Amino acid sequence: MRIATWNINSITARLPRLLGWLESSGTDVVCVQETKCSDEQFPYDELRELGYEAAVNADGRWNGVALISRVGLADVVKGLPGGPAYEGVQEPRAVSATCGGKVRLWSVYVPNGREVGHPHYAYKLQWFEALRAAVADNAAGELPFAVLGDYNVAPADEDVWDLSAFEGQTHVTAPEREALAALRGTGLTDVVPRPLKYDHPFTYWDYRQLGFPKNRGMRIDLVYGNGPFAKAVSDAYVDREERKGKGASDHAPVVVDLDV
DNA sequence: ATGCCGCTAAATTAGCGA
Repeated sequence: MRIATWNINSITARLPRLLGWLESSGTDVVCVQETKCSDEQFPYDELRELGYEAAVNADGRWNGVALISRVGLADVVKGLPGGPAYEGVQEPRAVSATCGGKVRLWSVYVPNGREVGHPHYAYKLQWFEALRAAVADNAAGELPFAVLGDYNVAPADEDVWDLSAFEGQTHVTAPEREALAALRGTGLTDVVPRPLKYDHPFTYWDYRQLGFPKNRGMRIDLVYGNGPFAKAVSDAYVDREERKGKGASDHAPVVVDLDV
């Protein structure tokens, strides 16, 4: 089974590339983030024509996540149980399902945090704690299980192109990295993908200032899997080809092959 | 060539992203 996670930065704007990539890559299940659409706007019909169904948690202009599968989706849960609200709103940042009857997957879009000390930063840390609590049982279970998505945290210093550019910024702070460590503490391991070029598997490159051609990237799209999941991984890589050209997202897909 | 920000909703710009 080939699964993937991809922050597509609007499923509406990205639809031609998403459909083409699903066909060319042969992906069975893709976890997407930042759909930036309402449920009514979600392209169910176009995906169905390619044989995919979708579990969607989306409410409009911001955020939005989905699981898109051609091997079946069961026991769908929309949202993060026990998750915090931001300015009174439960934002659509998580959806989970059992895929192909063989693996349970979450697609998550962790809050950005904006600035250290901003209310959004506290919200980000609260969201991580709720995620940790919500996945603990599945992480410790026997069914292959993984949380995939845009974590908005670079786990280690080498996961950003230049640490000095991030001094005092979100995505690299100790509390954010401690939140990742706490999540791993439930029994999850970081499935690090291969880079297809250069020496580090960045997954995001800013649109501005030639970020991609200069390889000024970050590794913030992560696959955290439990033991049975990690044992089933036969390959993992960043499909940087999909970051190229007109109409690309600023994130590339992370692809994981599983023997399940 | 990988190429100098892109997306959305509601404007004729603002909010957001990391």
